[in-house]
Amino acid sequence: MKATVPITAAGLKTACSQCNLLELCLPFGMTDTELNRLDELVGGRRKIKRQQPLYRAGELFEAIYAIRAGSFKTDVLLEDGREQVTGFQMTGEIIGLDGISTEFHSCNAVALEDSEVCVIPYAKLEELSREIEGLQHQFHKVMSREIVRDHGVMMLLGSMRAEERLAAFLLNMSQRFTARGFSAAEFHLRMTREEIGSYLGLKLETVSRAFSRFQEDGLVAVQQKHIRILDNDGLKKLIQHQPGAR
Amino acid sequence: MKATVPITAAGLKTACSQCNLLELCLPFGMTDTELNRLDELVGGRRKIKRQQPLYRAGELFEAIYAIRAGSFKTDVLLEDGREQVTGFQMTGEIIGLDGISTEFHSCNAVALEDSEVCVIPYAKLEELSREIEGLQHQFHKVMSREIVRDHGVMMLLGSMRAEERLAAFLLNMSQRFTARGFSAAEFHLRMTREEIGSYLGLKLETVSRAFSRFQEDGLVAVQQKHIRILDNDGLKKLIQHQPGAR
DNA sequence: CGGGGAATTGATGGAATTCAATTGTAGTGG
DNA sequence: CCACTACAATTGAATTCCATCAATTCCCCG
Repeated sequence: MKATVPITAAGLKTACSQCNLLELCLPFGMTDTELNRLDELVGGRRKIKRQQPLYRAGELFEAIYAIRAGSFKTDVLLEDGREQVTGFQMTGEIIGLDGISTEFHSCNAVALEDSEVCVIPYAKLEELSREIEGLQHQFHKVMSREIVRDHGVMMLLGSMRAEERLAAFLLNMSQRFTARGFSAAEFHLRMTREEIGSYLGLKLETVSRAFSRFQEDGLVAVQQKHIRILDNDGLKKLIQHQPGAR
Repeated sequence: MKATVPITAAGLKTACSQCNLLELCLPFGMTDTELNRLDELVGGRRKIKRQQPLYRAGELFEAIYAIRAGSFKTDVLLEDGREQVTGFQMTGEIIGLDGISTEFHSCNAVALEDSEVCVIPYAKLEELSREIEGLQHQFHKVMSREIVRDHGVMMLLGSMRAEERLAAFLLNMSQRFTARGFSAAEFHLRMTREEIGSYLGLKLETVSRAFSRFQEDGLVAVQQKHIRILDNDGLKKLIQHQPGAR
């Protein structure tokens, strides 16, 4: 093993240059030269068990996280108990950016399955960003992408009907699974109907009914959390220009 | 006049160090030393007439903008004509961050009144961010704040009822006017009921009805776009723990 | 194999949309 | 300056979609 590759307490390589998630993660688009300088970026790894928080709203912000394995949800809680899921995150995606703004996390991040993240100390990220142009640029892109994604969710919540929202959600999941080398047509959702509902601004019963409707219409085959998309174009058509749309 | 202060075509100083919006804008929190280096950041100014776009979705992204005077809305359009307003921006706020992600703008930015912006060429911002730690940090905070804000809107759209949404909107506007030295209780909205509705995921009639209801209940005095908040606490109470909330 | 959360499905009610008519207001030009 | 126009906002009545309440059913996990 090369001496330049650091070893964590768990005995695992943490070097980005050795990671197969590269294409999906922060180092995307960087030159080999730049990539080799990244090895000091990752502070270590952290395993999170299903249902356990990676961080909680109100906690001091010190690092962002790159998801190495597994998946998460982020949510915001209102005083009266109402919950809003603000996003679902998969491997390669960066989580924790909300904390930069105030130095405290503004939402909760909870593992949907047993997961592992790379810990990226924020101070170190800023430091390296000043030296490595590619890292700086990529980091900014990641943040901007999050903003654009949020705008898409706002569009969904603000001007789509229940079935359109679910169709958009399924197509989005499919696309992200594809990007990770999984099947575009068949996948396993890690979140409950209630979590999907919270994300889409719907009640779990409505989500369930929409799934049933899709099944009746031959758009998807649903078996609990296992989804098979039968008519991709049908789902797409559902999103754009539903005649009686609000 | 000092030689270090650049002059635009319009004959105006563009230096951040001379700007009274400092507290609200990108240079916030920077040291004097750092601030003096910012004078090369702003490429120039641009005036935008009411209803005119600052940029459009699909346009090449080259700069972000700091609003010097006036206000804007950003919106996303769906193929079928549906519009979702994703935000309203006021003086000192940064607009255009959506473009970093793909090098193309993903939404439209339209002036709600005759306005003026400082043009901040993005390449120059990245360049200076590598040299000026305070600028880098502040820029990251601005982006993160946008993400947190969007999460708040998602909460609003996903789990609040019509009147709660409007109350939250009014309180948010009030707070932002306050931060700019205007009255917290009395202000003029620059956007139409339809634009407010689009932002809040409601139809304009629903917005209008909610305004009327607030007036009946003695919470606000509404005269078209002129708003006077009579019972701030009443509005706050509306938001949290409405008994029959979804 | 049994228990319990997750999901489905049905019946009912309610909040917001839709359709429609009217009023109000700001801006324009005679 | 006032009439006129066009757009913005208000208000009412009917409809629709989703939430709510409730009862099973289905799995998954211990």
